[in-house]
Amino acid sequence: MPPATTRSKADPPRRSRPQRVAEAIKQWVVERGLRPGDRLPGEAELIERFAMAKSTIREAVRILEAQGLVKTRTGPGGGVFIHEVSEERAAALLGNYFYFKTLTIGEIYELRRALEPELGAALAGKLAPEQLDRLEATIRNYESPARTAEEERRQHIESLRFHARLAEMSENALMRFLIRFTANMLSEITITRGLYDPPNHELWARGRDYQVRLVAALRAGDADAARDILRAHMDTARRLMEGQEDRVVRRFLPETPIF
Amino acid sequence: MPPATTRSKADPPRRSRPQRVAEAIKQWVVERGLRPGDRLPGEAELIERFAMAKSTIREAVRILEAQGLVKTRTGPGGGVFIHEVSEERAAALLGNYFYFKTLTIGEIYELRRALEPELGAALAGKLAPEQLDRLEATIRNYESPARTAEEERRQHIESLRFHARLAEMSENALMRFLIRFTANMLSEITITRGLYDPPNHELWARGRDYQVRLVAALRAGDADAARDILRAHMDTARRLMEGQEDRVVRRFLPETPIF
DNA sequence: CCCAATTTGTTCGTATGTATC
DNA sequence: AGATACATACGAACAAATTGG
Repeated sequence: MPPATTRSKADPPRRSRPQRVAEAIKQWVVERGLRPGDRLPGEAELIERFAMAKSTIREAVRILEAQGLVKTRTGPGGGVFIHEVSEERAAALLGNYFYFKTLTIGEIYELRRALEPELGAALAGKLAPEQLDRLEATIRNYESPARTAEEERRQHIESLRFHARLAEMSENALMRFLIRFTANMLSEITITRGLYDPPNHELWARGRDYQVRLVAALRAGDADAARDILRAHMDTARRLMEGQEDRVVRRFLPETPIF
Repeated sequence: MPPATTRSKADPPRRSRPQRVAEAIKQWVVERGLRPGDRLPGEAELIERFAMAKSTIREAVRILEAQGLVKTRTGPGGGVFIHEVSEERAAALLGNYFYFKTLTIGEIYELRRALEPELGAALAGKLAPEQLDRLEATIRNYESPARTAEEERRQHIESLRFHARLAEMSENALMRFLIRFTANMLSEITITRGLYDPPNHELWARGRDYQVRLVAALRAGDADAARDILRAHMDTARRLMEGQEDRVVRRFLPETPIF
């Protein structure tokens, strides 16, 4: 770890000390190639190394913790530990970016329409029977038409979960994250607004039909068919949303997402 | 703002106090519909409201600051202010998610190949002449073949900047962010690894040719042509990268990105 | 079950830095 | 320049959580 940075008057600190300490620790992690689970020096040692007060060091650790990069534990054997940023945390942080941005449902669907067909094409013929079975099991959760608004809501979300599960099977971490992010975002909207109301059974049934056919195409290893089905599915769903109010709900994503 | 949360023994605090304070402030922002620039209560008042020590409150503010949600200013009229999360901050935070994930260049290109053609199609015929001119000006930055590795590097990045600028013109905030994120990620890799070396002038020249044709298609309002050109462009670029080592560099994205 | 050691978590008082008027 | 209002930083003491004997 680098020695304590003695501040000179000629070099005014743009950032606060905790921020600079946090940066230094990050750099230190990179240099040493620290991995998740590795322990950072404890508060006491950091205080000594950086020659700063306890509160300052603690704020620095909080910064890293807020970004999901470390976790702290009390007690013997405790300390500050490198932590892999969780998908939930990453999604929540990215969600903050859009909080003031009036992201619309149409924009989310534009992304899904670009991504999911390619996901389907990439997965065709690559999935194990158990994986395909699991997808079909998900579909079965909304086989029969909903009778209440509450059930409609549940089925709506369950249907989004299908896409999240499909994405989970991708080998592309970026693709996986983004499709799950969008599905989760739409679930949030489904809950906080009444996206399931009015019901619109017919269009929703067609959505389920697309998913059934998609699994068949995936099983058959027909990439082109999978792509076409998901394109049509996304187009239909987008149209379904067309009547909905366009502005997305103002809400910070919770740390515990739906999926 | 809610009154100070008196902790009961039946309700054990999973999260630390600063974390809970940060959550409470976020919720408070949502409830009151606070906007960027709005001032939160100062430290003194927060201490009183939450009945917690100064350091605790400060750590809470640091958490929000690390997430990019607030900024603080000292002096009279200073305090804690709501802040719209910047694109740079969001990109850096999302980048952290992939730090331990061994994201490959191929995965990034898979995403670009899905997104950028749709971006092009959506922008065809929608851009003002000045915007199109600006794109052409960017291309002119790497018109002549590079003579040194340094120049090759610069041109490589400039070429990525073209895509970032194109994305900037999208009305879809999500699309805008993601394309710029991937372009920025590739720029990082270009710099930290020697992606421009060996040169491979021929393939790179073809890339520039695609961009020239793209601008023409955008000007003509030919969405299908724009989509096709970008598909071919991405395929070519992906192939160009095929020989490259697959693992992406281990590095935290700096707060100040290339673009 | 309790006790002791270890490590983070929290408090409070004081002092310093910084921007505004 | 000086007064004011605010965040920033320090340090010492104490509290809480966890582990092991």
